Amino acid sequence: MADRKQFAELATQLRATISVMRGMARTLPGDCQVASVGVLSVISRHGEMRIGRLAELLDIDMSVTSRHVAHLADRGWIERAPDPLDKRSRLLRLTTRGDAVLRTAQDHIAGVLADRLDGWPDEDVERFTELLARLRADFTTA
Amino acid sequence: MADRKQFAELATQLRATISVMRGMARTLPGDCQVASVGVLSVISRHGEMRIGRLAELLDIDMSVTSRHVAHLADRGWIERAPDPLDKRSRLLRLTTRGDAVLRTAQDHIAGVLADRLDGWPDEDVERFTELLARLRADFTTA
DNA sequence: TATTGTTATACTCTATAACTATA
DNA sequence: TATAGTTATAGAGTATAACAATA
Repeated sequence: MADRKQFAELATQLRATISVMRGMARTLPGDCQVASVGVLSVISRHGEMRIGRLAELLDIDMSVTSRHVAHLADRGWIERAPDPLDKRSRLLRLTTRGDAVLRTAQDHIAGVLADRLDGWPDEDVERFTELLARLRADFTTA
Repeated sequence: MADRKQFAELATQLRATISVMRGMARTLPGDCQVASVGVLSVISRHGEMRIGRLAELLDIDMSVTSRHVAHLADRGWIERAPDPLDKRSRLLRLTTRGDAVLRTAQDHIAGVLADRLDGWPDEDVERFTELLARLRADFTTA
């Protein structure tokens, strides 16, 4: 088991990672915000869903999710179909344009990463991705 | 070299990591905010410095740094000594209380990590920390 | 009554621009 | 003139609480 000092160092590096992400976010094209990419990405991955489920997957409050969704719907990037099982809810899905916006944003970010992580062996990128996923999993399940 | 798809997956996991950090931030004790921990941590690591240098190390604008510093000084967590070489600047350093606040926050975060990453082998924690540091380095130098 | 979602309000963190004091 | 720092203002992202509609 790692000791306190190692975890403190890990925490420092995790904090610094937020700066890196913020810097990358600033380079996003058009009026597409990071939060929008997150929403579009989740819907694209998991398919049609309601706001409540989306909020759960994003791990943010439903009130916030509701605002994000309204923002995206205003731009025509997602559509809200009636939920046949519950008139209080609507089912969210990406429009063709929304899908295009998501792809553009993802390509852009992947491009920035590919550029900066130029010297990284394939194996390190995979391992890094896996460790981040494990971190998330260990925080989500508990 | 990793392909686009791998980098897109890495981006997704990095985005999710921010959620994890936000969750951890919510559990911080007292009125100590994450941004405060960042400031205290940098001064503690690098020693006495001016606002400009602090902003550079934190990678945030000096105006924002100035506000954070004022916040910390109000609480008596840092002190601002005159800079003998330049009357426009002051040298920032942690007070005894500031150091205590930092240690408490760091212990808290390290504790949360230790708790959630219970099953992680020592080696994985080290490797993870190193990969995060490398990510930051590769984004900072370019 | 309980649940789904929306809206009003407020807080944290950040950036840009205008300003003051000193170099 | 240029630089260090502060302050005013604005925007993105979030949470809490009060609310409307439906279950």
